Amino acid sequence: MAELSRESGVAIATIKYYQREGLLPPGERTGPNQARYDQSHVQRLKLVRALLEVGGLSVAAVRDVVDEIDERNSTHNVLGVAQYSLPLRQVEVDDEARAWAMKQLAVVAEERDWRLLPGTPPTEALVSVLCSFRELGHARLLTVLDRYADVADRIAEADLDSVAGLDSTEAIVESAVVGTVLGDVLLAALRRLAQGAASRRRFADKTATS
Amino acid sequence: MAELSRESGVAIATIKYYQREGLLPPGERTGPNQARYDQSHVQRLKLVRALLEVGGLSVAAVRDVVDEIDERNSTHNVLGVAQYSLPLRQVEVDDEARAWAMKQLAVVAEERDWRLLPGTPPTEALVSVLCSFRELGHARLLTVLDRYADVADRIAEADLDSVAGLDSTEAIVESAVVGTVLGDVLLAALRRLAQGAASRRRFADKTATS
DNA sequence: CCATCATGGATAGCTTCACTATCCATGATG
DNA sequence: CATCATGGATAGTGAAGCTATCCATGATGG
Repeated sequence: MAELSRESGVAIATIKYYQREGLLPPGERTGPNQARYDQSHVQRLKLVRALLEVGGLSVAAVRDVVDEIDERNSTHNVLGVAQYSLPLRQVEVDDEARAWAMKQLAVVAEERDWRLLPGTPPTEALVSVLCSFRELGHARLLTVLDRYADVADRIAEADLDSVAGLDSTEAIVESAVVGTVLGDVLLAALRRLAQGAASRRRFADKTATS
Repeated sequence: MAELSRESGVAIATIKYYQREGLLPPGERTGPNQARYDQSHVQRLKLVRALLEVGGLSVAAVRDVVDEIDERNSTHNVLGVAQYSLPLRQVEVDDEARAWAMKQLAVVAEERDWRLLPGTPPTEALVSVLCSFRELGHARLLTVLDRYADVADRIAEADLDSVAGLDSTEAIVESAVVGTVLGDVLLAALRRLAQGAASRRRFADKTATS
């Protein structure tokens, strides 16, 4: 275990905590007070740290994700993990606002064959965001919805391409999870850079210090 | 203040807390122990709640953002707020990995005229994500980088279009902030839906329950 | 063979964050 | 004039994510 700690840079007490929380499977027991950890434990620990630190997931969310990875053994619906076990921000809204938001979403979802299921994290997150736009008096931001939906389709294609061709189901699922969680962060950061560049282009702002 | 609380659904104690933390300006004083709050306070409070609950920002990040909104009075570089005062996840990496990541990024940044400044949040977040991909043995996910960069450009154009034409600088800046923060959430949720649809298309999976 | 030391397991403590509750002096209000 | 809400300060709460301590056991070295 000391080695596992050294290899991963995670404190021993923290590793024990992760085991208690079910983020990390127990080592292979070699005696009542001895256990061996192999490369798969190192890999899992790295995954956990990446999801926590880079992906910003909570410990509970990481537990859900790794549980899903472990018990998922059919190839079908690999991205379902990402769909339903990954948390997205949501907030409660009143019925009128909700109905309005669902109507906006139904339009973009229908022409793309998306399944807009009420109660699922992505749908609820979308409702939250749209209602916030409206509530804040920035309904103008809704104009981006259709274009965002277009790029979302392109992103999803890229995501599937990136995991297509992997052999083991486990590898596909893990890759899909990493790609989904860290992909959100990746995209947000790229968007910032692109915004900066676009802003500069558009305003031809010589004085920009950023 | 009771009215402000009722109107916004935020507890009085919480409003006081936000004032202490500088998220909300004090009311216009009408006496030593009386203050008046107007519509701008209601609006600001809604903004704060949206950034906290839907956007997932910390109280400290929201303070930075509203400070930026308030003291920003030139039109130039409005999206700079989003660029530099918004937090993105980052993690420390060793020099070798960092150099490798920067090289990958330099390629995509250069052909798009993006400014890849070391030390800035977007750049550091990108380095973190790329290093995680590599560290986790999912370097294959790097193939998405170029396509993600393309869509980031398109998103940025949509973002600028959505705030173009607003008259007051304050409105532009606030809209840009809201659009950036909630836009991240919006995009992540749309991506999930698109992934589900793409996954279904590609695997023609009749048994999918999701 | 015996002293030492790391290990696994359990439990309690720590720090930060985002609130929440209490107290108090003041002054508005019926 | 009695009451009650307000603004301000301070302390307390609960969750989250570690971190530290303790203990019995058994591996390890001289």
